[in-house]
Amino acid sequence: MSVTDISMSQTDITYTHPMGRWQPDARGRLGAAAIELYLSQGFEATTVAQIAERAGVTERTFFRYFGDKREVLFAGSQELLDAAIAAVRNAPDAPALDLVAAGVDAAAGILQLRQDHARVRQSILDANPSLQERELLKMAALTSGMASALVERGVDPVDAGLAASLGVSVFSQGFVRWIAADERRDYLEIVRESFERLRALAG
Amino acid sequence: MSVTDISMSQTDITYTHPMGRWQPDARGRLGAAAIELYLSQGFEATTVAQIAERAGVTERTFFRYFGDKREVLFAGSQELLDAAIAAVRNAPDAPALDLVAAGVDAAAGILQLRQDHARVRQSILDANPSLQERELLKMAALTSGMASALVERGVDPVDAGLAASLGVSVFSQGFVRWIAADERRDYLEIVRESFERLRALAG
DNA sequence: GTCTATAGGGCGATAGAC
DNA sequence: GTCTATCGCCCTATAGAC
Repeated sequence: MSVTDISMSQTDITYTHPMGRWQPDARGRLGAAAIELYLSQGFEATTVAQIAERAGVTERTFFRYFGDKREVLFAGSQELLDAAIAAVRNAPDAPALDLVAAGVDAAAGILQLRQDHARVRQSILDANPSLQERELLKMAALTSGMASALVERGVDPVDAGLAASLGVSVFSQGFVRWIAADERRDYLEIVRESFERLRALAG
Repeated sequence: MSVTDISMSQTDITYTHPMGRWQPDARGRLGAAAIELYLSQGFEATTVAQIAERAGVTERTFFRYFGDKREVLFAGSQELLDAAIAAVRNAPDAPALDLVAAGVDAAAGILQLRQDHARVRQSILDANPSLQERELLKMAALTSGMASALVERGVDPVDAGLAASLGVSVFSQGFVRWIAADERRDYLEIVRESFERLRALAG
C-alpha cells in the first residue's frame, strides 16, 4: 500500500542563497535529519525538536517548511504528480486508458531511478498508519490530477475518473511488487503487465 | 472523494445497559454531539472537551470510545466493510470482477438507506483534508479486505488486488455522483452503470 | 481520573541581502 | 528603505502515560 517521493531536498536551487547569517538549504537539512531519525528511532518516537536540533534550526522553522511531521516524507511526491499529469497531457491521441498508462509510465520511470531510497522510505511508511494515510492522500491527488488532464483532452468526466483510478491502482499495486525483495523485473515492466491483466479482468 | 459510515451509534445493542449511575449509550451520545458540533462550528474549531461536555462525559471517556477526534466520524464503516467482504465470500461462483461487484452492491445497498446522513457527513469531510485521509484509509481497508476474500476463493493474488481496487474505485466515484444534489438515480443503479463503463474502458 | 509531552499555530523581533 | 529567512516565546488541544 504505497508509493511516492523521490528527493529529500526540494529547495529552490535557482535561488542563490544569501549565505549570510544562516547555513543554506535549511529545508534539505531538515529532510535529511528527519529521515535519519525516523529510521533509527522510529517515526513516533522522533520529535520535531530533535529533527530541528539536528538540522541546526528551531522547531518553528521546521513547521515553516513542512506543514506537519508527516509531510517531510512527501517532499518529492509533487514532482511525481507533475510528471504524470504532463505525460497524460502530452501523450499522442489514444483511448483514455492508454493516456493514463502514459502518465503511470512516467511516474514509474522516475521512481525507478531510486529503488534503494524507495525501499528505505517504504519501510518507514509500513510501520505507521498515519503515514499511510498521507500516502493515500497523495495518490488521491494523483488520481484527480490525471482525471482532470483527461477531461481537458475531451474525455467524459465519469470515464476520466474511472480510468485515472485504474491507472493509480496499477501504479500502487505494482509498486508493492516492485520493492519486494525477490522481484527482479523493473517497475515499468510490472506496470505494463498489470495493465494487460486489468484488461483481461474486465473483458 | 469519499464514502463510508452509516450509524452514528455503534453501541453493542445486544447488551442491556446497566442503567445505573451513568446515562446509557455514552458512545452514541458522543457521536451525535460530535457531528452536531463539527457541523455548526467546523471540525478544527471543535475541541474534544466540547464534545465530551455536550455528551455529559469527560474527555477521557471520549478517547476510550474513539481512538482520535477523527474516528468518531467512521463509527459505521466497519459494518460496511464486513457486509462487502461477506458478500464477496458468499456470492455464487463467477469471474473475480463479478464477485467484487457483489461486494460493492452490498456496501452501496447499506449506504443507500441513509442518503441524508451520508450528505451531512460528506459535507464535513469535504472541508477537512485530515478527515479525507482517514476516509481513504478505510477505503484501503475495504480494498484489501475484498482482495483477501477473493484470494480465499482461489483468485490469483495480483488479479485479486486489481479487481478489488477497481471495485472500490467504482464505489467511491459512484458515491460522489450519488450524493450530488441533481442526481436522481439510486446508488445501486449508479454503481452498476459504472461497472459497465469500466468494462468498456478496458475493452 | 490526573498529569504531561508534544504538535502545531500566532506574532513580533532580528539580521542580513538587495 | 523593502524583502525574506529565522528566531523566540507565546499559546492551546491532542493523545498517551501513569
